[in-house]
Amino acid sequence: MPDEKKPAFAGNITADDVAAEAGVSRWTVNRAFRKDASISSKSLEKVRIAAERLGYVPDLRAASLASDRSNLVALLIDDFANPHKLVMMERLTRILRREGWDILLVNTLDRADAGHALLNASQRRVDAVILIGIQFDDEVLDTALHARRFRKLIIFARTSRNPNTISIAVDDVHAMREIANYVHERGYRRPMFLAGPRTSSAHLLRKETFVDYWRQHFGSEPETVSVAAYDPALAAGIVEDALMARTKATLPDILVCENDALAIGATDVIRHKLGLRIPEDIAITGFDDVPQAEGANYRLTTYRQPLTDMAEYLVKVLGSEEDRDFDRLFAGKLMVRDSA
Amino acid sequence: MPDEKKPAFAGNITADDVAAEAGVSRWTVNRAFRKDASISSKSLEKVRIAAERLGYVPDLRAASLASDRSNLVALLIDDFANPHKLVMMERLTRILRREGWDILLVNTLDRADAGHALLNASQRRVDAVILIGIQFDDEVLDTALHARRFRKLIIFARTSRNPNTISIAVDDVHAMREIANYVHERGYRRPMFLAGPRTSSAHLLRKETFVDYWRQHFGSEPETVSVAAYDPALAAGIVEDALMARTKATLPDILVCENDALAIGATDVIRHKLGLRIPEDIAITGFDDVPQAEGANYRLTTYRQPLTDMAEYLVKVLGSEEDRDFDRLFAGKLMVRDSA
DNA sequence: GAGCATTTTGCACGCGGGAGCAAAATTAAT
DNA sequence: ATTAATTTTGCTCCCGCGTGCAAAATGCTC
Repeated sequence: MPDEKKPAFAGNITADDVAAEAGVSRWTVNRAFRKDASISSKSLEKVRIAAERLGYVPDLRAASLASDRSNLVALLIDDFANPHKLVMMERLTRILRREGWDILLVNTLDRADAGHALLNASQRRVDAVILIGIQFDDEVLDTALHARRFRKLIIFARTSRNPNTISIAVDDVHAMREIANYVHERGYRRPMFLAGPRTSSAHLLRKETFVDYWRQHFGSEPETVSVAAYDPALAAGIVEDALMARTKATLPDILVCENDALAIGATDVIRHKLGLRIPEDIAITGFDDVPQAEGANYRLTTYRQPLTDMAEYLVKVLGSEEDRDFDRLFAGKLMVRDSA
Repeated sequence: MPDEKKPAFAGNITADDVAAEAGVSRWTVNRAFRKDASISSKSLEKVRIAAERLGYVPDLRAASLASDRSNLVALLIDDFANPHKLVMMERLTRILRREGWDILLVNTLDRADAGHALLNASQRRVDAVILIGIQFDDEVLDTALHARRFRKLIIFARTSRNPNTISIAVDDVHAMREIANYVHERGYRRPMFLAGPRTSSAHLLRKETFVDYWRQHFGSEPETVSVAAYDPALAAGIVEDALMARTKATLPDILVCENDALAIGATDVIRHKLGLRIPEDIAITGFDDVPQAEGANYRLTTYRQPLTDMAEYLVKVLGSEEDRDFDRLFAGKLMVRDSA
C-alpha cells in the first residue's frame, strides 16, 4: 500500500471510531451532534472530547439520506451582469447560513438550461429551490412542480402567478405608483420607461403599472423601450440608439428605469455619449437601490427593496412545515437623491 | 393516512422501482445512469423509458456516500462589495457546472467565521474547496489542511505561499511592473498607491511590487494608502480624506489602485467631491477589468485577468488525480483606456 | 455447432447515520 | 429501601447507491 504514507484525508473518521474512543455506542455519538437529542451531559462531554481528538464531523450526506431532509437549498441564478444580484446573494447566503441552510449554487445559463438546473438540484435532494434568476418559462416550472422533486419552489424578488410557487417580492404596483406620483409632482411630463426583458413566469409589474397609471392619471402615453437583459452595457446601447438622433424638444424629460442596472447604463450614456446633464436635461429613476446608486457618481433616485426583511421571511417559510399560501409582498422605500 | 392525497414529492422513487418497471435488476438501472458503465444498449433503453415514465433521477447523496466522491466543490466567498466577485462567480459557476461539478456556496462572514465555513464544507464531504474570498488567516488554513477533510484547497485569483494549497492567479509581479512602466512612460511622476486590506494567507503582491519597482527604477518612493475592504464606498471615503486638504501641487498625479473596486470608488470621489478631472488633474489605474471599467463613465485603464483560462485550468486541476504542484500564474493584459 | 473469449447482469456487502423502540440506568415518590 | 416514572442508551432495520466478483448471456473462431 504505497499511498498509506500521508494519512489520506480524514473524512473517513466515522461515528463508530468516536464511539470506540469515547466508550459509548455509535448512536450516542450521533445524538451528541443533533440539537434535539436526549443525551446526558456526561456522555455528551465524553463524545465531544473524543470527536475533537479524532477530528470527527458528522457526514451530512448520510444524515440527509437517512432522514430525508438535506438542509440544502438550491439557489438558481442567471443574469450576472446585474449588480443587484450580488446584493441579493450576499443577503440570502448570510441569512440562510445563519439558520443552518447550506446552499447549492446553480448558474442557469438560459431558458433552455433551466430544466437541467432544476434536475441538478433535485439530484442533490434539496429541500427547496430558490429562484433569483429570471430565465424560467412556465413550462419548465410546471414540469418541475409536477415532478415534485422538492418541497418548495420560491421565487425571490419576483412575483409569480403560478399557484404552486412561493413568491417573495416587493410590491411593484404600489412602488411604481409612488414613483409615478413623485415623477409627476416634480414636474416631469414626458417620461420614457426603460424596461428589461419580459418573461412569462417570474414577473415584474413595473412597466405595466407605470404605463397604465400614468395614462390614467396624467393623460399621456409614456414611451417605452426595452432591453434584452438587465445589463448596464446593453442598456447603454439601447438608450443611445433611442435618444441619439432626437432634438432636445422631443427628448423625454425623465427616464424611468425598471431597475438600477438599466438606470446606471442609461446614466453613463446620457452623460458621456449624449453630453446631457442629469437631472437638468433629463432625469432618471431606478429601482433596487444598489450600492452604487448612493455613490457620488450616480446619486440615483430609486426604490429600495427591503431585502433583509424579505430574506428573513424566506427562512421562516423554509422552516415552516405548514402547507399554506406563503406568497407575500413587501413595501419598500423611495430613496430620493439627485437624479430626479 | 391523511396526507397521502397529494403524491408527496417524487424524490422517493428509487432505482428499485425503475428496475421493477423495466424488468431488470437495480444495478442495471444504476449503471444506466453512470457514464462509464458497461451496459447493453437494449437494457439501457428499457431503463431510460422506465425512468422517464416514473420520473426517476439518481440520488447523488447516496451515490456520493457509496463512492466517496461527491462531485461537489465548496466556493467560499466574502467581500461582496467588490463587483469583480460577480464576474468571478459567473465564470466559475458556468465552467464548473459544464464539467459536472456542483457548487456549495458559503458566505464567509469574517476571519473568525472561516473555520465554520470550512467545517460546513467538510460536512458535505466536498471534493475540493475553492477560496475566492480573502478572509483567511494561515492558522485557519493550516487547521483545515491538517484535518485533511478535502482533497484540494484551491485559492483562486490570489497567490499563497502555503505549500498545501493550490493557487491559481494572475502574475501580479509581472502585471504590476507592466503597469508601473506604463505609468512612467506616460509621464506620471508622483504616483500614489491605493491598496486594499492586507491578509496573511491569500495575497496580492501588487502593492509591494509597485512600490519596490518604482523606487528601484524611478527613484522616488510612492505614497501608499490602504482601504479596509475592496469596497468602492469605503475607498471613496479614504481617498477623500487623503486628498481633500491638499493643494494641487502636492496632489499625486496618478492613483494606482490595487483593483477596480477601489479605482471606481476613487474615481467617483475625485470627480464629484474634489471636482477634479480624470486624467487631466489626476489619472487612475485599476486592476481586474470589471465590466463597468469599460463603460463610458469610467473608461478605466486596468489590467484584465484571464478568468476564463484560469477557470478552465481550475477544472482541469479538479479532475486530476495526480498529486503534484498545481500552482500556476497566468499572464493578463493591460487594457489602456482614458483614465491614465 | 462446439469451444472459447468477452460482455453483460446479478448479488452480497458496505458507505455513515436516522427513526423508533426496547433494555438499562437514573431519578423520584412512597 | 422498594417501586414506579423518567431519562438515557443500545439496537435493529433502513435510506439509495457503488464496488468487486461470480454467474449468465452473448459474440467469435474454426
